[in-house]
Amino acid sequence: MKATFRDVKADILEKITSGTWQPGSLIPNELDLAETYGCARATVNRAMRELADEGLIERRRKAGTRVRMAPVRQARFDIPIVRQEIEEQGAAYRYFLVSRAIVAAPDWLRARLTLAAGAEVLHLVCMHYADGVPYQHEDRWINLDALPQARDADFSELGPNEWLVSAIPYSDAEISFSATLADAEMADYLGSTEGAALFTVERLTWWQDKANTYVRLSFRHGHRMTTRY
Amino acid sequence: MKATFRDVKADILEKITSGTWQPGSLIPNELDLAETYGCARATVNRAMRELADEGLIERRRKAGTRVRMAPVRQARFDIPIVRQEIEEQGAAYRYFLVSRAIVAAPDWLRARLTLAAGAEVLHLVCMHYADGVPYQHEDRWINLDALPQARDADFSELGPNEWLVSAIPYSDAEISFSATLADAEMADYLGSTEGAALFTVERLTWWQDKANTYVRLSFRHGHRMTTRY
DNA sequence: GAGTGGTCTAGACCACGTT
DNA sequence: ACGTGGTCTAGACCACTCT
Repeated sequence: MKATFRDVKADILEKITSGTWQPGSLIPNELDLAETYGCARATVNRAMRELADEGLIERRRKAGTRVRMAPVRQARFDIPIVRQEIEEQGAAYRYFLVSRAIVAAPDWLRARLTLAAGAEVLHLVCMHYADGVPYQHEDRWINLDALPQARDADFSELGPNEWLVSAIPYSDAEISFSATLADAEMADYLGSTEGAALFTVERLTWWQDKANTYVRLSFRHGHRMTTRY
Repeated sequence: MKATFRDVKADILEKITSGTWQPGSLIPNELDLAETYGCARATVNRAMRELADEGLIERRRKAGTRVRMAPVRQARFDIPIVRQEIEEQGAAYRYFLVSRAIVAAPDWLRARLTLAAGAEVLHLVCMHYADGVPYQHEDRWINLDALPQARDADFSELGPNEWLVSAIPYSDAEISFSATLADAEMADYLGSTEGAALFTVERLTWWQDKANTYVRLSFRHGHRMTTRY
């Protein structure tokens, strides 16, 4: 008989999805619900807090809790390491380092990473294969001021993604998705044709307020990123 | 002196990001941490639970809590209604219904929505503009079996997205992102050139285990979807 | 001022999984 | 068997914000 927070959450969710509680309407307060469900207020609170985190309801002190008018639905994506992504599909992973060079950061990169004039960066180009088929092209720039130890890593065996995860496991990041056209060189890398539409991910990461790497990942033609919410 | 769950969470996070607690290492148990921080066990529990939800630590009964080896980082995206997305950018939103037709569902759609042979669907093609510039092309199919009331809606003023939100505000969805090439027709709609790379979103939604709509959204050339995590 | 959610506490019991 | 996290309780005080 005693309701758990999952029971309460499921019941409230059902009342919302079924339309019993319409968008915009006021939900009974925590104390009333606790009595209704025969549980403690903290139990109702947890259920409601999770629903609020998921964007289904809106809570304000004194004003109470309402079903959101326009539900702010959110989707969550795992940001995988490419090796794991490939191996989870049951395919064999292969990595290849195309080029490695230490250069002065070009202007566009200095602007993105907030680097001083003349700052040196490590520029890496790599390929990732699934069962021998091109899967992802990686164009990475590492800030050597923030990560001097990258100067001594050769990246011929271990990909920069995995190296970075061990060097700085937890960082802030900005990620963006877009569509780009394959130029002749990219088409060659990805076993595609020039002018193919490629799904592209760009990521910029910081650690302790210092930008350390910018990467542009181009997936083979036809790649999809999918999730449920 | 008394620590809140935010204090505890921030301190644990700092120990992880700074490397004091290395990936894979065991974190003290809740009771010990509660004593350390001078708070109740429930307070520590909430802090740790949130960190686990965010993918930074891994918790197992009896085995204890560890810093994740390969942090499963997740990014969250808001799934906006196009009108809001445009208006939040400070641009004027305009909607235009290109076509509306009730047809027998083509095979590929029947497979996706699990429809019976000969099932009727409402096919809508719409455009969304920001400050008069093409922003998004919408190709939508509505299951008339699941949503018979769509038969009587004309969609000339109100976009199907907003209509659906009012008809079935809360549903399950599968969303996927990819890159596609603009054909001549799409290029014309989006004021782009044939062969441009378009960022494309497909979404399939269910309500009470019944698929009700499939939509394919093509954004103007150069569109990006960005988030931080 | 008063009603609501936000959080904390001290204790308890349970579920799980390692040993 | 036993140690860990998972959850619930009853009560308390606080913070916000609406009236």
